Amino acid sequence: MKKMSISSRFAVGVHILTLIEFNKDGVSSSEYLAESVNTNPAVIRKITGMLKKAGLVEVHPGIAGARLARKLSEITLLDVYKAVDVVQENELFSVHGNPNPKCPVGRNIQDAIIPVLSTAQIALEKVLGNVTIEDIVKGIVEKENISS
Amino acid sequence: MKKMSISSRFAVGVHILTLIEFNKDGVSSSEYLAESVNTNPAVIRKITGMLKKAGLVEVHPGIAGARLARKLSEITLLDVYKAVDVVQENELFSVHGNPNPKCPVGRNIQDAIIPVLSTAQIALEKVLGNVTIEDIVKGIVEKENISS
DNA sequence: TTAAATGTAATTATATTGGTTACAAGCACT
DNA sequence: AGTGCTTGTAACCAATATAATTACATTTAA
Repeated sequence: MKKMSISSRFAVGVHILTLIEFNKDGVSSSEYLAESVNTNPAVIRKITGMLKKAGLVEVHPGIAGARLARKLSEITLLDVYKAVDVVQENELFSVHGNPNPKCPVGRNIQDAIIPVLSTAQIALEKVLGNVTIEDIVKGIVEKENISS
Repeated sequence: MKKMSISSRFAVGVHILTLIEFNKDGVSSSEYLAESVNTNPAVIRKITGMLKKAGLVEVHPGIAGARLARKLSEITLLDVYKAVDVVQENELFSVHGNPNPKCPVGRNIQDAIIPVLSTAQIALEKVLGNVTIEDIVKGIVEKENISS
């Protein structure tokens, strides 16, 4: 059985932003980006639209190319994570909805575990918040240099 | 659009273990547990089977009732999380599979982000590892006392 | 006005979740 | 042994999400 995982929209979002930076002297159209991600331009446009709504990129209808709306060092992976909306606020974990209120465990289990789950989710998000697109770009440059 | 979230199997697993403890002087059959969780006994049996395989509970075919296989304080939420298999090892996040190797970003993006995602996942799991079923039981007892 | 790009909706294939039914196999008790 | 209850599983279903794809309206530059 294959298991749940957080949508690759997130990884694609990071890919898009990173590539825009790499190609900052060129034009990053949805077709161009799609070729690197290896998907359909419409998928790119949908994700780019989310990044735009979050204020991470600038895109304009009719005008080819997306550009970063902030400095590299001011876009964290958490920004991307939230922008592409892979997880609903405070709902990384889902809790069964209708436990039996006649049972002491049933009527309190939600209140007992939700704070823990929330703490775990925050810990995860904190890690993402400490990494920027700049870090990712640097990582890629490094790897390129090593293998050349 | 509704978003992804980690299967409630996890929360149900915690519920089951907690209830077994609450009902330690009684018989925790799948039917009994199902009533508190408010689901089907077969669902309980499936999850209980996973908890059993992970060495967290004792259950025997033909014999009614499940019992904890360890002390309360020695079962962490991380144990449950892993037992019920909601997330594949190191794959809480999914990364798009076929970026273009002709592009510097495409051929390195996976290596660049996977360590970050892994760190984030570990941070999440660490929080779960620091909370035991005993803590959950205490939490419920507290809430019950307050509201009585 | 024309060509090209973005924005967006509709559709599809695939997969997972959670629930449900059904039944084989195991154990206790008479 | 035979009955009754329980666990262990498999098969199936409905609902939902993802990602890809197609199509087209809107917008811009030239």
